[in-house]
Amino acid sequence: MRLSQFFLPTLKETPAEAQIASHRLMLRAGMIRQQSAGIYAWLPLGLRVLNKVEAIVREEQNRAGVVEMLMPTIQSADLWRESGRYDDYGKEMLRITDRHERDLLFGPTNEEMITDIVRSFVKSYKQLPLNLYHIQWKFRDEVRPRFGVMRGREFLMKDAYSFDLDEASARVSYNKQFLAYLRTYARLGLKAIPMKADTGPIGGDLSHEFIILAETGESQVFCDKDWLDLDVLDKAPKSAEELQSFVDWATGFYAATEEKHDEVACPVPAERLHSARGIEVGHIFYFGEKYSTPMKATVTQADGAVAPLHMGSYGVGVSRLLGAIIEASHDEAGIIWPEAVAPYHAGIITMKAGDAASDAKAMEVYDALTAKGIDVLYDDRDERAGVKFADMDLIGLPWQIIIGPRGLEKGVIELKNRRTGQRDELSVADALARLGA
RNA sequence: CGGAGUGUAGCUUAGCCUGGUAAAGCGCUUGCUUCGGGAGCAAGAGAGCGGAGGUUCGAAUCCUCUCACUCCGACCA
Repeated sequence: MRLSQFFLPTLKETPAEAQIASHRLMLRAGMIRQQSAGIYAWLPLGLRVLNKVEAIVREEQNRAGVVEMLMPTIQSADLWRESGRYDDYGKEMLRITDRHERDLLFGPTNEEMITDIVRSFVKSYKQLPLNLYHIQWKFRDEVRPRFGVMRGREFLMKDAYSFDLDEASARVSYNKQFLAYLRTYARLGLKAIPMKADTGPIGGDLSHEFIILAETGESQVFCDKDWLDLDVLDKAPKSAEELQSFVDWATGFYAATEEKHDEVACPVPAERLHSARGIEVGHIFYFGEKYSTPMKATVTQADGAVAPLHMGSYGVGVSRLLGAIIEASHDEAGIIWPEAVAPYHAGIITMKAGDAASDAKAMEVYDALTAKGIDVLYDDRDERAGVKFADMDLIGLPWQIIIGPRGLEKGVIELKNRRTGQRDELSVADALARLGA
């Protein structure tokens, strides 16, 4: 993409409403624009990242054997009356009335709807287990939206639901998601730590929050330092037994949120205890028959008896993840995208506008990269070098290719790594090779 | 939902206390000079001060109502 033909409204000054780094940087980098409290338009650069994050979440769900579908944003209040949550949910639920005076709502989550769908088609234990997910916009009318996409009212969420015959089987579904979550965050370049979460009235050990560490996190968390060095991407359990031992292993390290942390009872010695701020980016939960019983989602078992389904739900805040990634990866100059989600792999800057040799070389590099399928953003604007550098640092592409008359005289161009700041003078061929072209 | 606060040009803000008919920087337009880390000079365009009502000879400034947004607290992917 040539920047002159793109739409990248970067801001030099920080809009007054932005308090935290990710919000400030997303606004300044021209990724989002607030349209109402907690509601954002996704501008082209932001959408590219959102799509990349979404794609990784989707790939890992698919890898775990979860099947994608898509449910509507608008739901009928009747389903929620069945589960009893229509009255319980409170003002967080955006309630809508249509022209026929029917009560509708903008879905804050989809347990009721998915339960309705499954109960109408699944009648036999032979159809289980069933694992479904969708990635859809949700709306929760938060009293106080803030921090940009980190706590918006409208947000994109991946929510998966598992249906099993019994708790033992549900545990396998749960474990699959547990692994998928760790894989997903690792691929996003995040260190996410599963922490035991409140299981509510169901009890048991099947609920975890996934928390990433970032200075501006909303809550204090504690974990075993050993967690910080783990690599989960090399783990590939094949059987249910291997999967269970993986989960046992992964949950064996100490990790607790502030509310659950007890300095005295903590099994990890102080020198190995890591304390940091955390942001919740996912939550998985087994809730058994909570919805299947009131909504009569039952199957016939092998012995002919009829029993309610055992369910679990698994959420990832996709849009929130963008904020979380930036919180975990930025500096004074701007965003530093992990390569897996960067809106473009590299950016090209020409130092001297109107210099024919530079422009020609830039196009040569641009074409070579594009031909190899590498996304590249070429800043071909008639701007001064400083402006281009500042914008390129701000939007945080992993690599910057700097082309100017001085270098060309020596037959080199510069390759700058956004994260390390390291700059190397290389021949075009070497630079392209470094970028994988 | 309780408490606090802010709405003035595209953005960041000054002006409001002590009413006299809107100011600056950035951005934008044009020209010239520049061009290796957010250029310089010059000339321009652009707001009637969130909205409605009121007080007054006169309101961005005072009063009332209303809307929006932000911050602190309780709550959440």
